[in-house]
Amino acid sequence: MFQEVKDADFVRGEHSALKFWQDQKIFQKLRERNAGGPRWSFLDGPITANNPMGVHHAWGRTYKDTYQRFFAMMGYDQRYQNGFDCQGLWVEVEVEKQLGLGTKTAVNEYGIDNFVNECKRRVLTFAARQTEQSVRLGYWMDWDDPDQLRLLAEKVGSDEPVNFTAPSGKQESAPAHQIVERLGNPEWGGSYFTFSTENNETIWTFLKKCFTRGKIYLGHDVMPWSGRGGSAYSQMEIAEGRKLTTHKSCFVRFPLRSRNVAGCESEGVTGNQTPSPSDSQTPRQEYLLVWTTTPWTLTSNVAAAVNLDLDYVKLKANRDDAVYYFAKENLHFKRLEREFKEGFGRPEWKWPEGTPKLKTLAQIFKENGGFEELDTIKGAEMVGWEYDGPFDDLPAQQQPGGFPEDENFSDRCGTTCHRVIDGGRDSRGAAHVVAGEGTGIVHIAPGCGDIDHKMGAEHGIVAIAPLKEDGTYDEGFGDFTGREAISPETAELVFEKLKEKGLLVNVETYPHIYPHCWRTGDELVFRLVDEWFINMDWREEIKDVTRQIRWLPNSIDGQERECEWLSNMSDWMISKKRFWGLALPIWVDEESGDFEVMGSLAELKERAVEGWDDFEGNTPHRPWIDHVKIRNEKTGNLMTRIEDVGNPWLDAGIVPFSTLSYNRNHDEWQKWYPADLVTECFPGQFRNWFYSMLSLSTMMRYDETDDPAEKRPFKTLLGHRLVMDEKGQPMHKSDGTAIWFEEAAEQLGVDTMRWMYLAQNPATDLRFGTRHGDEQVTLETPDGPTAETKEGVPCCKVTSQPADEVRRRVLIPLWNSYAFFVNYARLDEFNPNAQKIPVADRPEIDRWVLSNLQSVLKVAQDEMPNFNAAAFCKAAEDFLDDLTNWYIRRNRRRFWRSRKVEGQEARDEGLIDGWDADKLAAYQTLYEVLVTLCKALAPFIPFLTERMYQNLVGATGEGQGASDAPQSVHLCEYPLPDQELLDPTLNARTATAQLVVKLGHKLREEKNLRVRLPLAELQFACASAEQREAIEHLGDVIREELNIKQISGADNLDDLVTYSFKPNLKTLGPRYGKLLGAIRNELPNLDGALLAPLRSGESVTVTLGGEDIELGPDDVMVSTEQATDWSCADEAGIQIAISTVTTPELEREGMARDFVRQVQSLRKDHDLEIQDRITVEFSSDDPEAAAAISEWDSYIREETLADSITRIEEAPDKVEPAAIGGAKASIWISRV
RNA sequence: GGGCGUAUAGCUCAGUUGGUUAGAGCGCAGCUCUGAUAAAGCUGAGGUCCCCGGUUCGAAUCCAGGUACGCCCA
Repeated sequence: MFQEVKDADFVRGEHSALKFWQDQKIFQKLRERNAGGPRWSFLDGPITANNPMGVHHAWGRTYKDTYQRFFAMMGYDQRYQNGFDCQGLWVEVEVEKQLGLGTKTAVNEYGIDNFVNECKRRVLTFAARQTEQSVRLGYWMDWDDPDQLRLLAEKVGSDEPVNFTAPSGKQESAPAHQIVERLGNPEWGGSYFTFSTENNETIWTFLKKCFTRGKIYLGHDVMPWSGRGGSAYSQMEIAEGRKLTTHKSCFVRFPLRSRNVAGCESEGVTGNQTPSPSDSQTPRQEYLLVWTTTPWTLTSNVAAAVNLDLDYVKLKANRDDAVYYFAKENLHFKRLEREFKEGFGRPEWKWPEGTPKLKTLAQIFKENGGFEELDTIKGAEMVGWEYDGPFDDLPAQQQPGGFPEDENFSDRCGTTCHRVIDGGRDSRGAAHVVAGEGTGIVHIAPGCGDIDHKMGAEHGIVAIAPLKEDGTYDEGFGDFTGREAISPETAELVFEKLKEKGLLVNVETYPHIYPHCWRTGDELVFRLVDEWFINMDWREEIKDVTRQIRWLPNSIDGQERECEWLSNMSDWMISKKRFWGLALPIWVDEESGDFEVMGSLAELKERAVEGWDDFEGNTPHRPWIDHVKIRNEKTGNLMTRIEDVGNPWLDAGIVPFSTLSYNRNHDEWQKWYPADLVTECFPGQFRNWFYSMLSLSTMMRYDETDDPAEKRPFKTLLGHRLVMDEKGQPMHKSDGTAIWFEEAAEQLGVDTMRWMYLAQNPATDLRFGTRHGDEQVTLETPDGPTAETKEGVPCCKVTSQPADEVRRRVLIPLWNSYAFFVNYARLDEFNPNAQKIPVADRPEIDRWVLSNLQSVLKVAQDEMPNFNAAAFCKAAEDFLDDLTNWYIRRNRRRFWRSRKVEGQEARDEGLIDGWDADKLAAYQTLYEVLVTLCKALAPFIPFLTERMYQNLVGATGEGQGASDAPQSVHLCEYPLPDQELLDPTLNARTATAQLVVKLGHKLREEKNLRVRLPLAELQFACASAEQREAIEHLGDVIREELNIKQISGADNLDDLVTYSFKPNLKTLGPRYGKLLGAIRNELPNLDGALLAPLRSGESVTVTLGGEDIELGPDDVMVSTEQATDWSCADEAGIQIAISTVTTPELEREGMARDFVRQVQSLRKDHDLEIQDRITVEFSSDDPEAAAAISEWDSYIREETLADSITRIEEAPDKVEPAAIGGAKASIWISRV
């Protein structure tokens, strides 16, 4: 017996489904069932275990779950391993905040070991959190017990043994860190963690292969650096540390070489002479005028950059007749004028008090004796000019190859590189050098700046890097050596020296936004640092592999994008001067510069000459691994590991090897490699995860196969775009627009969200919804009401139009169909296990709906293996519409009809188990449709389908003997299309009838003839015999739907309509070319009679555009145009005409139906039960209405279960008159 | 600056090999149906298919140029 179905209550239902799965171990049973079956290999991209999940994470995870569930129902064995991304700066930053540490020194004082343990702890904590959230999403994975993860988090750093139970049930007792490093191993199961020793060690395998091929090298990069903190900073940290400050900035002049004389060689300097542009008799020194806010970098100046297109003024200063070049615009440019008035963009960033307004360059020159403009030239003309640097006397400037020395540039040094270069453009096409704040000539110090370094590399000029780790000048910088770069005294020393050399033009106090250490508040500097790189000159190998992969969705052209990146990318910088991450297995002999890469811990142990005992028993992380030293076999020197940690994309890129036991169990690895599917949010991943997987796989396999297809880590990649807010804007954690997973899950429902994600085109952004930060809500969860997340963020109201639409268009109709079935089946005590009526014996509409269902199942088989869930969703939505608005609506009466027909003895052969065969067929058909639909939709909306299945099948399975039914919908096999039930003609036939009904409704609408008013006749004519047959066959249906008394076919509707003729350009165009214009104009005006034969399939010859044209039936399109007393419409070759003439008889019948409608509405208002009987009373002034009601008395009573209908003179006051045809009547009812 | 992509109704998007009257959903307006009700159906209004050339009998579609936006790169 079915349980009564009430409101859907989606969210509460999801919690009960979750409990059911957990209690009954459904997922475990599914895995056991499929074990040993054919394999389908999914590879999960690790999620950063650093924060709780938001709705943007749930899109990809829904894909992952849905495809896994689909292939599981298809019988495939799978791994179900989730991954957590654990190492890297993002974790360090959060942990530093948490601990209040801001500098390298502070971390060192805190202890690297304590710090690293804290990182592990944070990762484990959020892994537990994300596990719980994923479970709520219905994401079936081999999850660790969140409580076990939290236990490990708590115990990390302590040596006391922890009793740990793995997902597989295996137990282990060991110190927490020794368990943590083995999480996700094949014996234990559970998620993989990229901090595992297996993962780190497999990266060592990769790096060893790179080393063996000679691809690892030591290079340089310029990084934001804190001297006191002694560490480099990321872009992310810099964004947090921007502050308004003032610096002493200065204008400096660089003397141009070989341009010290302008005009002629004559001598005689007279300062007060008034030269004219044409009369330049004076030898004058020419200068580039440059400006900087970081005077300390002038020691390292190597070049000067200009903008090629900019106008530069040539200006003479009267004081010393010096000639300056700088951007023309800058002469009168009012620097920081707006900032002086309005501040720097934030309320707290006001112009600093006591700082004078800046002068224009014109003003500065005027105050120093006046100036004269001589000429204007383009920046392009200046390129190549050489000049003397301001500090060419420093040894560092003179050292060949720059400072530190670069062997590739030993033919040049700082002083020999001084020249004007093209400043170039940035990634957005904006010029690096612009007029405005500076002088349009930018001093370039490749050892001190990010862009400078890139420009330097581009122009082949050396870098001079002045700073040591502590932020002070290195040896080789004369009086500067040992001074701190950011100290104001250093700037003063620079000014002093410049003044001595006569190069200082002006000094001023300049306020600006400058990067600071977000924790200590110290100013940052840019510093050239050693970094380790992989030479990517084997990029073609990777591209070959990339081409073996299918990239979805097609419209994104992912393969092209990935190949483009591979073509353009530079060498891969794999090192990072941090604490928490992969220990790069590079050991260096400081003395000789030799380095070696260890390929495994075993190799390291064999080579270790020192420190192994200190390391053993710990994870291969800093600080423990740093103890181990090896010996350089060439020199005999000790080799020390570099302190750097690895780029975290190495961690994620090795996953196709590490998680599949590449190093430990090659056979097992081969079973699952390459993965069938990888799916991820794509915009950034082409150069992150996809890139790292492709690179690492190509290198890992280079010595094993030459076939690029065998190197590929995955066969198909499914990318999807981003989750945005309702307006298409990105959602941010910082401004409270980001929606936390629980907020959405408990307010919108997870099935709803899943359908949103799955029905979305993955190539476009998903506009999810809106978080109302000012409206806090309390979420109802099984654990009780929740007003904030576990992190203390208040829960806010979330609204989503797309979610509302999904619920309205998909979930509610599905639920209503199910509720309709179940609630009538209960009344009728329908037994789904009763003898089946053969489908062939069921009414056509039953066969139609079953056939349609097979089409949906076929879409699943066609599209799901192509990872096109959206196509299936569309098909399912269409089917649902047919099911509710055609099948169920049309068949309602079959379910209401009393179970046993009168006089059954006489019709015994028509009864089955005492049931009317037609009614039983309806029940059986709808039951089959609903159960099949449940299974077909189970991977998509696992909660709702489970609830339906439990009632439809589960209850009967246990209670009524069909015990072979699987316990859960998710243990069912995915339904395959049954060819026997698939009947395309049936589908087409019904579609035709639906089309006629639609056309009929349209005509009624146009003529303002309500459907309750019966009409006399509908005539139709069709282009094809199939259509005609369909309409005749379903004539009763059409009559009922349209409320039309008679429906009749005709060869043509010539008597009812007139025709219009239009040329078929597609056929005539190629034949008549230019004549087409005339044909188009004249054909519609021809006498219809001339063209009439076309309608019976004959050709005609007519004169058009002065030529005889032969027109075949295909050359002319005929359409219906007008009618009298009839209203006509045509579509897809079907013409229909309905009689628009009404008669008093028809009017009266229409009135009766209006009356019924009103009574039904009253019944509903009175909350009557379906079977309650009533009496009806009415009053009306209209004799026609009264006559109609009396004429149709028995019909009305039957339809409304009324015992009597009585006309009364006066209606009670409160009764509102209702429209009955053109008349009014007041109606009221009472229950008997 | 180079490369790629996009531009269609108020919004979000479809639009096959060039073909006649450019579609869907949402929103809006009106109507209808309804004993599944957190319903549904129909109709309507709403379009310079970004602009300008070209190819063609014919261009939203193909080509060239431009504009705007997005992404990628140095």
